[in-house]
Amino acid sequence: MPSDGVQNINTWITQINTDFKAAVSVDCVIFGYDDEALKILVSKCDMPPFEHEFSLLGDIVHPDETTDDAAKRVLISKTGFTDVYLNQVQVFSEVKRHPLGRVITVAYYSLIKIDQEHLVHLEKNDHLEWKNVNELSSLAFDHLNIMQTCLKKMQIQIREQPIGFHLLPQKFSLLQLQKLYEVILNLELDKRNFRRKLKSLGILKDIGEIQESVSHRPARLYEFDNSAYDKKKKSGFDFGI
Amino acid sequence: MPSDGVQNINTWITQINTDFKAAVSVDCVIFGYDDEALKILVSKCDMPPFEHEFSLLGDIVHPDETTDDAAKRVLISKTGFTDVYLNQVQVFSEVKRHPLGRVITVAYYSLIKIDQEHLVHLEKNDHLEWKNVNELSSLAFDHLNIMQTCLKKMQIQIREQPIGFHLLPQKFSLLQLQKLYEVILNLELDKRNFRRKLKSLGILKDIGEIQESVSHRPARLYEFDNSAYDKKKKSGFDFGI
DNA sequence: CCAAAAGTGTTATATTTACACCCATGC
DNA sequence: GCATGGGTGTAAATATAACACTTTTGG
Repeated sequence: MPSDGVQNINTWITQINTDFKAAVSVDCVIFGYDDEALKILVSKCDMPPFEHEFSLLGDIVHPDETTDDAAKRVLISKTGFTDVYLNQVQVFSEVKRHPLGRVITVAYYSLIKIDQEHLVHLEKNDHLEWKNVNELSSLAFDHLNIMQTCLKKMQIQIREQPIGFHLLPQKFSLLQLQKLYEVILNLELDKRNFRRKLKSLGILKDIGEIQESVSHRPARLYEFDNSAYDKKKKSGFDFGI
Repeated sequence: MPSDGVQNINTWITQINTDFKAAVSVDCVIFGYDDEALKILVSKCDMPPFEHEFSLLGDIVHPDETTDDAAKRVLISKTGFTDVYLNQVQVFSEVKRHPLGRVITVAYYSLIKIDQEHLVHLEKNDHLEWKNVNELSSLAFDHLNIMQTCLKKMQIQIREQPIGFHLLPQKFSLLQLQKLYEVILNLELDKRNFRRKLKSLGILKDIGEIQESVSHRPARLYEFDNSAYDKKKKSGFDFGI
């Protein structure tokens, strides 16, 4: 049925070019961790009616980039960091979610190492602020909902995949890693079982260094062993925290 | 900085209304199962340059609906079925993925029971066809890529959540269920261990019926016990196939 | 010598795996 | 009576969970 086909194409062309277009944005839930709490990076919102709220970091997707590109761009431009773990979570498309018109947004979460370099960069930008995840009760738009959805997804994924390392310094102790899981998953782990488990996974590299100038027995330092993980991933891998 | 804020808002208004709009579509990977193979429902494509290919079922997202709404609409209008399991997978947004312009698509997968009612409905529509997943080597647009991504996600989720039931008739035997997993995951399962596992999960209801007119000992029939599952879900649930 | 965190093994329990034969039905 | 799938239990191996004390460092 060629006429049917042409009909269909014309409808598509019309819809694609005018009627049914929407703005598409990305919003990033940027997680950081500081040995005490899980935090997210938020920005003072300057858009009515949310002038007194904070919002997630996001932007419109440009005509020449994918949504992944856009999310990376937001991260790099706002945090100055290029080595970030990014994960697409889901689309939020409630018709009236944005006061200025139809904006369909793609939510991402990102894990970054909060270190000195970051802090210098971030402190220059007084619109940005780290907030404890637990103390966040309100955000602009539907961003609280987005944040909660991303948090849940991250909590699930951190049990299945070795992504927690992205929140820690390059070198870390086993107790640091354990504390990270306890804070993020809100549970208590047995020290000996945790260590046995991690060592048996074979994705940690003992770098032969120890902590310096701590007022207790210094801990061994480890790094995440990416190549060992890549090998294991091929034959199936279960983190199982 | 109010001027900064106003600047920002004007930029947004411009971008949302003109410059940076895109068409947003949904594409559904509709899985069905017929005791032999995992299949997906595809449609003859009538859009150049893909006139001789099949494509996934999809449509533009309308101004008054969410992407979930749009996916449901596509499913109901194309398959006639309202009781379908739908799962958002991810966004595909390569700039040149669609020949008619920028179309950002949200991929869903769906699990449906292929039964008599469906078949009658579907046979009326000669644009639609069930294809074995294994025998699909080409689809229009980037739909093969979308299909493969959705298939992988479904294979992961069917191990973690009791969603396989959506592909089977309401009443099914344990061996039917086992075969389903074997076909979808491409592995062999031990009959006794599989049965022990499923029974221990406590999400099957023995409905006290047996198969009729089969030329061997008739099997007991079970249903998925939704209320039992809901209870278990609250206290954490691992399907663990 | 004290405070603080590092590091280390064993036992009990639960889970997973491997494996083979008899049963009920239709033809 | 035979072909077809239905249905069942046990033992070994593995994984998980619970639990307490000694060690090393800085001050």
